[in-house]
Amino acid sequence: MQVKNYIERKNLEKKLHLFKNTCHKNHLKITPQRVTIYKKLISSQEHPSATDIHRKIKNIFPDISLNTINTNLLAFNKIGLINVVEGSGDAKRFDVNLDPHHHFRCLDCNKIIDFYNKDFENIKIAEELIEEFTITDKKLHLEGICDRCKSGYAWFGEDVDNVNYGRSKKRR
Amino acid sequence: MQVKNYIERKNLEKKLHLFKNTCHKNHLKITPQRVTIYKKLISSQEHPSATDIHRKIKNIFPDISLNTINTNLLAFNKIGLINVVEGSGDAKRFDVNLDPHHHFRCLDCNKIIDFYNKDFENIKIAEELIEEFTITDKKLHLEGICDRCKSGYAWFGEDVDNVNYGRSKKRR
DNA sequence: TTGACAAACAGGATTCAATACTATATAGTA
DNA sequence: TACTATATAGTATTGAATCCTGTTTGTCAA
Ligand SMILES: [Mn+2]
Ligand SMILES: [Mn+2]
Ligand SMILES: [Zn+2]
Ligand SMILES: [Zn+2]
Repeated sequence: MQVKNYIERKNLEKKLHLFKNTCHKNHLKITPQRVTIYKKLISSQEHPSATDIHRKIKNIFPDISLNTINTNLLAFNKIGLINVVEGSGDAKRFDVNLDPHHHFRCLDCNKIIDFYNKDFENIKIAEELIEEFTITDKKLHLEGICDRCKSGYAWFGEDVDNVNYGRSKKRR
Repeated sequence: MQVKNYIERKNLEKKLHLFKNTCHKNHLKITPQRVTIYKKLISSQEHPSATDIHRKIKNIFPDISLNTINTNLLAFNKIGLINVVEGSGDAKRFDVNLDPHHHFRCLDCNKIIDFYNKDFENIKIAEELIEEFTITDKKLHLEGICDRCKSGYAWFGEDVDNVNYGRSKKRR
């Protein structure tokens, strides 16, 4: 347990180091807000929207504006620190996981979950498609109901901190 | 050519028949607006947004409201006549093609193009995923640059009728 | 064919995400 | 420490989507 925590701490440090380096290279200043936004991205598995992050981060910076979140997320995306993932007409969702991977989206709670699939790399894409288009990304996309929603164990009940009080679909 | 037109006309009639049948079963009245919206969906390969359809259909019903389009698209979706596809934080995109298929999205013009891949059906999804989640949909998603954008042959120049004049990303 | 009624329509209001704009604050550095 | 380019907060604007309401229209039964 001690060892695991040590490894995770080292891992976080490594990511933060890379983050600061990349910001520096791209003339982005290291501000407390910026670092906090990135940390929130790292610590979340849920592919949060800008609003999700805004809500979370208000505990730390009560006056931070949604605009700052949006601006920074777009900046991070531009310099390759994060990706935008398909949300389904909802708000944009952001992905700090840069390893090649795929997504499962729960139709009920709208959570997006990473998974990996080695076999997929070998899948044949028709020649005509490859000739016609320049393909820069190739992903598997699953939809359905996640274990939590399946078991009737609702999205609330834990970490109230992450709850979306808005009109839009519930999200964890 | 005569024969081809005949077949296409027959095909359209068949789809419209199914459409009216399904509406009827679901207590949706057959109105000229409703039929026209569905026809526009059938005749478009581009996975249009509600606004796209609204713009097109104004030629026929100058006073039709965007609300009518949205309400009807959601109604069609509810009774299984169309699907909603992932837009990427943009407006929802609608898909009248009910056959199992996959999508390529152009990062430049935002066009979504259907393609088919038989090999994909056999792809192995990890046991643990299947146990954890109820998977209702499994799709391939490609991104990149379409032939038209690749060749520098811009999205405009043809069918001005379909052009998006809005602030959001250009679309064909 | 007509009349009654439930459903659909147009149009306006509201909500929310996203972007634009700007005055003030601050990180980086000389 | 002081200078300057960038970031931030806060406000305004745009657009998608939903809600609401009064009027119109398709459907079905008489
Ligand atoms: Mn991911
Ligand atoms: Mn499609
Ligand atoms: Zn779920
Ligand atoms: Zn294109």
